[in-house]
Amino acid sequence: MSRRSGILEFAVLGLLRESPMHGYELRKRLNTSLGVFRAFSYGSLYPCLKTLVQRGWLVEETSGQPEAESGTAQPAPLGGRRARIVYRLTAEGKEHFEDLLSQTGPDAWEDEHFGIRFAFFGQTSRDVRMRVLEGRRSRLEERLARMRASLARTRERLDDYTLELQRHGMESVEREVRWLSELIESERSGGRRSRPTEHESADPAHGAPGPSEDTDK
Amino acid sequence: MSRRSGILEFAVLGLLRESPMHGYELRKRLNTSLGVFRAFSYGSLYPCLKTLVQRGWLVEETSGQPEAESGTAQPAPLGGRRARIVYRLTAEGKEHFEDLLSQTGPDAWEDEHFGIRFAFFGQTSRDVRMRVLEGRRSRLEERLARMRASLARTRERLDDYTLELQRHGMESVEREVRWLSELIESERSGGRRSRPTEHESADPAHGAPGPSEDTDK
DNA sequence: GTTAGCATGTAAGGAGTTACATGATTTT
DNA sequence: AAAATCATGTAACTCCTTACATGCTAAC
Repeated sequence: MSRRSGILEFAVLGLLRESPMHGYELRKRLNTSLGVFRAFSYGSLYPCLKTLVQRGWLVEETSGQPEAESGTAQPAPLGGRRARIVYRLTAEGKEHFEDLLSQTGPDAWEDEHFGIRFAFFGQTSRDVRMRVLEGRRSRLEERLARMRASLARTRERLDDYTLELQRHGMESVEREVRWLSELIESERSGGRRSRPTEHESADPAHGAPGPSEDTDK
Repeated sequence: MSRRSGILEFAVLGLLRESPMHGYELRKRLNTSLGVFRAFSYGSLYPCLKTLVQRGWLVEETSGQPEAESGTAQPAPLGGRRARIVYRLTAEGKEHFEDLLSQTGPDAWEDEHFGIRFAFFGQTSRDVRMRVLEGRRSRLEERLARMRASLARTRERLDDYTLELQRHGMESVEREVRWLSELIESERSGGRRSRPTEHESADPAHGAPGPSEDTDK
């Protein structure tokens, strides 16, 4: 029970790996650095932090003030700002996160997970990065094939708007495939390339967040 | 209570408006015509159908065979294929769906709803279409502005991959904005992508899409 | 004669949201 | 002194999925 996949959990561990933080700050980071995609609410964040503590991946540190010289450790931070609970990644937590980072199962390139995986590519080994990028690409290519097939079958019967929606959807996926191909190429040839900086012109652009999910099971 | 948003419900009513269908077929249509986005499972579809029947928006028709001349109506369709339950939209259901179609609240242009709304644009009046398209566009423009602001603030501190992710995300949104602009232009000038025809007096008097929620509060 | 696809469901649960509740601190 | 924003949490609920359970019919 409790497979706890949760992209929130992953993101929290990843952010705390960089530095300890309290909930409120964490939430803001989730919605800027990573949160291009999703905005998480406190209603999910705080409970998540609790369970991570229970599993020993995080520890709470009730810090009244940064430089509290007073002997009394946790209970009464009377004097500083409201007792903020700072969460710090434990050694086990770090280990666990690295396990997660190294996983290359199909989950890693599903719509919901791919973004967050990519966001932590800086912490990910090259071969894992490659597998994830390639996995995602072939995922999207499959999807594209299905879309084309289905479109070919039903084209006549669809009205203009439905057609336009399909067309736009496919274009978005095609774009993302091209983007992935560029990234893969760039990884293959040694990485860290300074991208062809903005010329504001015909840059071979990239994909859209094609609304999610697959057709069939 | 019971805000009953549910994009599934909307999609089911919309598809059944075209013609009656049984669950299995419905599910397939959801995953081809509309389902570029999402694949719904039977586990949500069948219960949804049930509740729609309870509300009087659908009626079940247990049809053993198309031309069952036999007097016994429902109970025993022994002879045809397995008793498929065909769902038909009632007058009330139709009315309800048209109510939904005419709604132009912020929900209509949220990520999850916009796709399905667009898919039924063929059934939607022009002014509603315009409001939804413009609402969506200004939604995305807000988002873009926030992304740019946040990027400007944090650019230095982000690693290459995070940066690339942000860049790609923004580009996708920009693309969708352009797409919407084209559609809006095309709607304004009389529709069906033929010719540019007359534009009416440039009055942007649309029910202004207010600054709506996303990241922070 | 067995696999593949048609067809309908239910129970449990996952992953998150909203609304509520509370209070401190900073800015206006 | 009011408003914004910082900060933490809980309970109820939503919407959907997975896994299970069942059985028929068509094709190989």
